[in-house]
Amino acid sequence: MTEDVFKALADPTRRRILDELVERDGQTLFEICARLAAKHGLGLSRQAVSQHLAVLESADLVRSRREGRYKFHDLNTEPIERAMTRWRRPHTPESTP
Amino acid sequence: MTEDVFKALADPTRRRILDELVERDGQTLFEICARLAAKHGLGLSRQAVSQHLAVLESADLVRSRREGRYKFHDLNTEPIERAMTRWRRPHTPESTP
DNA sequence: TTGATAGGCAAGTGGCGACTTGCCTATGGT
DNA sequence: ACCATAGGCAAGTCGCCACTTGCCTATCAA
Repeated sequence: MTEDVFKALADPTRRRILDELVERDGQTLFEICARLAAKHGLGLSRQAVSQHLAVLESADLVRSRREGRYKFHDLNTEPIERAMTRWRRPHTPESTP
Repeated sequence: MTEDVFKALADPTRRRILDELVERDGQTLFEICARLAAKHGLGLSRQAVSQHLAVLESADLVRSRREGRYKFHDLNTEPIERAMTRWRRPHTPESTP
């Protein structure tokens, strides 16, 4: 549900992963690990990133497709768009005397 | 920073508080407590809600103004808008063969 | 078949965050 | 002056979450 989206976005490492995927779709687990280490200096274990990806997937922020021994990950921003319209003001005019 | 926004939005109770404030601005701590209990069945202590408001305030999602012994809370959705444009796709065309 | 690569499962640990409890301050009414 | 209301501060508990470690499965190449 939409609740999972907020939980998924709560972690800074997961947000970094989304950053990587928005830049290039279809990355594998190892690719993401390497990029997090190289570009952000994050020395995470492979399992850590794998678990993060699982959280992102269960929130439908990441979709994965398996091909042979590779598993490619794609970003899906649609849940974010939906979740954030929640507090959109009707108009926020200066009509609150 | 924008990091605080995600942390603030991570908790379901805090999101409920924003729900209340988007419906009516300028509520006091006690009002929010009462509404959370009435409309959502949340039996939270006053301190719990106060701490949640502190988190929301430090994320600039809530602004407060003091008047006499009352402290009114106003919603500020602008940080949400800014934080969520982070993963907006350039165009997301169907050009990924 | 062997080895290397890509990934998964499960249990354990440490720290942070949500919530409570008790007490204290300040403003307003009567 | 008194008391009730509105809110703040600080310490303590508890559960969840991020991360690690060790071992296991599957695919491809030689």
